[in-house]
Amino acid sequence: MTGPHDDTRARLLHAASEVFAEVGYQAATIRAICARADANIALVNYHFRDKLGLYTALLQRAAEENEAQLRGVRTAPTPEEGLRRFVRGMMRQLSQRDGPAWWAKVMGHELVQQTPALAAAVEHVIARNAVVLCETVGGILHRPSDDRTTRLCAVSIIGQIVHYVHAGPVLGLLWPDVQMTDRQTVHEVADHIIDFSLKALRSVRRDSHPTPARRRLRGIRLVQPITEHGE
Amino acid sequence: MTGPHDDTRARLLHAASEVFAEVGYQAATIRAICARADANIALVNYHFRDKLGLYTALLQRAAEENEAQLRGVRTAPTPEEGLRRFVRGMMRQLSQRDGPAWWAKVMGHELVQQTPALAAAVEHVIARNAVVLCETVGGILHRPSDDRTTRLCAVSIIGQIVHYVHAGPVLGLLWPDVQMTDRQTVHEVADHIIDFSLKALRSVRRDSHPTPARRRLRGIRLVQPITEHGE
DNA sequence: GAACGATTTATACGATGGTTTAAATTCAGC
DNA sequence: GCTGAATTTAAACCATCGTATAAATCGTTC
Repeated sequence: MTGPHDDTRARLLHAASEVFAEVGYQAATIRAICARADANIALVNYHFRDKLGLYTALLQRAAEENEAQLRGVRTAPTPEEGLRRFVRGMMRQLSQRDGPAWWAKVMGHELVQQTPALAAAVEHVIARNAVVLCETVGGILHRPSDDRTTRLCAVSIIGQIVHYVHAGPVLGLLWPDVQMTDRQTVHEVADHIIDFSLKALRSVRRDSHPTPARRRLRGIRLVQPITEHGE
Repeated sequence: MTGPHDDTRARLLHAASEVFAEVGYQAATIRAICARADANIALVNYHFRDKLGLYTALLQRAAEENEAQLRGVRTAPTPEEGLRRFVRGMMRQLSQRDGPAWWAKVMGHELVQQTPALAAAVEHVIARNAVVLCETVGGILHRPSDDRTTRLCAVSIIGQIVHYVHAGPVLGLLWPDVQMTDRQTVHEVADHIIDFSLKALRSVRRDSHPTPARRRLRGIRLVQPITEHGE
């Protein structure tokens, strides 16, 4: 580390993050990465054992940043604010092409076609996000975080985020006014996902906790987490 | 067509549908397809010009079935029923491993990493689904189908569907009680997506069409869109 | 400036995958 | 049973990709 020619290593990581994000692990070629990094093909072997080493190096770095992101979500004053942070953080990570947090795009590729050896590492990051999101969603729903409905809702939210980013290019072709490369649009989409999901979650909460009190006194703030398995 | 050895062609199509659905276009190898079809490697070249020809043959067949599916959606008595049919139809197609309507899985792969030559054909099918879904969602929201909010909501719905299927294997690992291979679970998930989405859509409609009549009748249902950026 | 380790380069090896070719086989019609 | 077209097979070609190797270059230290 911190050697004189360390920028080669950095250049490789940077180029790799772009290429992996663009085409996924399998389709990414070492030659393409090295070409973009203006580096010799053998340098991947020298700095990182092999293609998998390069990938895991990126994954580890990304996992740390993601963990920082999740800390912000957990320390949010309310679950709803936590959800906002989660969505915005995720979208921000996803929308910057060469940004450090390229992991989510690649994660998408992994979801589609897992590369065996990576499964463990990738799933760890996914699991972390799932746990935190379930806690947040559970907080909004007044349900335990391992509740089935909670989990289904959490996947619905992640699904929106992932798909908006994955389908980004295609969406841009369908509706030229929805270009996911546009920073403004990304914010708009993030706000939409938050709005859409919160509306659904609040409605789910109302349905599963039909406290008569609320029906009668609509001013009351109904936060008691009593009925565990409502419907 | 209808030749004596036509079943070879059929076997190849069947095997290809499975392999493509499992690993996507790029990662699918002709050798793997032929092995599964118990056919010689050169038969792909004989019956379908090349790998792309095999793929497009499948895609065309799938597009027709998808069109039939969409007809059912458009002829639904109400937009909400149309949405139900759309989600259930999509999920049904997606959850059957070797079924004829393998297209959606592959479409997911295409969304993630487009294979250049296919873009046109694939996008046509995607566009068709998008149009019909936007009509349906627009009907629910009382908004035009080319409205920005309508489109965003439509993508939110498709995103849930696609992601539930894509992430299926990973979900099974995270939460063993959510196995997407289980027919029962698929139905449950479909119902959840319908429920989640309808709840959100109804709430969106309320926010954008605050008819005073409803407010008065139901008793000042705290739904006014004031708390947009609440806490 | 000689020496030595770190880094980079050019090149090649082995494996895999898409595609092609020519021979072999099958099958209908006579 | 023979013929000719359709179909299937075995084998090979060519490109690409991951990886490895040995030489060349660079930078630091003495």
